[in-house]
Amino acid sequence: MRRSSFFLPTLRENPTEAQIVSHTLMLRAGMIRQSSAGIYSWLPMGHRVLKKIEQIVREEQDRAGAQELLMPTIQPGELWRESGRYDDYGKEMLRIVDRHDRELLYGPTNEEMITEIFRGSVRSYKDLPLNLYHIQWKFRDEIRPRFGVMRGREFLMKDAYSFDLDKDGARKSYLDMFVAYLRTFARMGVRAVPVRADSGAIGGDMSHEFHILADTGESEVYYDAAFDGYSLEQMANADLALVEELEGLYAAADEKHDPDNCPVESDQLQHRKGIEVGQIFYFGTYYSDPLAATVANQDGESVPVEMGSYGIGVSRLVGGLIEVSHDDKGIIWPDPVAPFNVALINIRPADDKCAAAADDLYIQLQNAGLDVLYDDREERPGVKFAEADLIGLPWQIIIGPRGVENGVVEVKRRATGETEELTPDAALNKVSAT
RNA sequence: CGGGGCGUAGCGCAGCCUGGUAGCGCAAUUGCUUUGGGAGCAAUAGGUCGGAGGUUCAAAUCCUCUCGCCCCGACCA
Repeated sequence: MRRSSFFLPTLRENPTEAQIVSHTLMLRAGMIRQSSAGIYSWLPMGHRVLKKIEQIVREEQDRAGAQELLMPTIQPGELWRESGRYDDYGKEMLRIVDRHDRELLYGPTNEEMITEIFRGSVRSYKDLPLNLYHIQWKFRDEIRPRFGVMRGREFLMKDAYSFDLDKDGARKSYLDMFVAYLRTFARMGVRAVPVRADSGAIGGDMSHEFHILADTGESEVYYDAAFDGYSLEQMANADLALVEELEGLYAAADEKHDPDNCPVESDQLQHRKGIEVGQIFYFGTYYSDPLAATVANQDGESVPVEMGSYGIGVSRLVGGLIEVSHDDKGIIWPDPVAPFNVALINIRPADDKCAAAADDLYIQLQNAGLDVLYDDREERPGVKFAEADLIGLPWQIIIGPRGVENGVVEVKRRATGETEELTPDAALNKVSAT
């Protein structure tokens, strides 16, 4: 993509409405634009990141055996009356009336809807276990939206729902998702700590939250420092054995933590702020009972299906990743979620030799399968460098008259600032290797 | 929902107290000069001052109402 034709409205100054760094940087890097409180448009740069994150989530859900479908954003109120949540959910649920005076709602979550789909088609234990998920926009009419996409009213969430015959099966489904979550977050290049959590209004008695550790997090988590001994690689290759190991370590959300009754010595206990990016629940027959979602067991008896639900805040993750990966110049995208692999910067487009060298390398990088943002604009070098640092692509390749004379380009790693002069071919190999 | 703050050009702001027909920086456009870390000079364009009502000869400025956004708190992926 040529920068000259890419829709990237960056800002030089900090917008006043943004109070935390991820929000400021997302606005300045031209990723999002606010529509109203807690509701955002995703501009091309932000949309690319959103899609990258979504795809990692999708791959790990598929790998865990969950099947993707897509449920609507608008749901019938009647279904929520059946579960009893239509009145319980309160003002957070956005209610809509259509032209026939039917009650509709913009879905804040999909337990009812998926249960309705399940009960309409599944009759036998032989069709279990089953895990269905979708990645869809949700709406929760938050009292006070804030922190940009981290606490928006409209947000993109992956939600999966498991169906099992019995509690043992449900626990297996739960652990499979646990594994998938460890892998998912690690693949994005961040550490997410799984902590025991309250299952809240949703009910149930087995739940974990996954937190990215960041000082700007809204939650507080406590965990055994032994967690920090696990590498991202280990997490990215997690399996059931690793989950069992981690489950044995103490880790709790604030509301679950009892300082007077904590099994971990105080010098071994970490107390950090976290951004909740995922939560998994087992809630048994909390919905299948009222909604009469039953299957026939081996004895031919109708039994309510055992369920769990598993959420990942996809749009929140975009902000969360920036919170843990930035510096005073801008964003530092982890390689797996970067909107482009490399920024190719021609600092003297008016110079024929520079233009030829840059055009040539642009084509070669693309042929190597890399996503390239090619800054071919007539701008001062400083402007281009500053913008490149702001948008935070993992690599910058700088082409200028000095280098062209010597047949080299400058290759800079955004995260470290490490810079070296390489031939165009060597630069291509270097960047391709990540 | 309670408490506080703010709405003036794309962004950041001044002007408001003490009414007199709107300004600064950045961004944009044009030209010239520049070019290895957010350039210089010159010119141009862009705002019914969030909206409605009121007071007044006259309202961005004073009064009333209203909408929106932000912050703190309680609540939440």
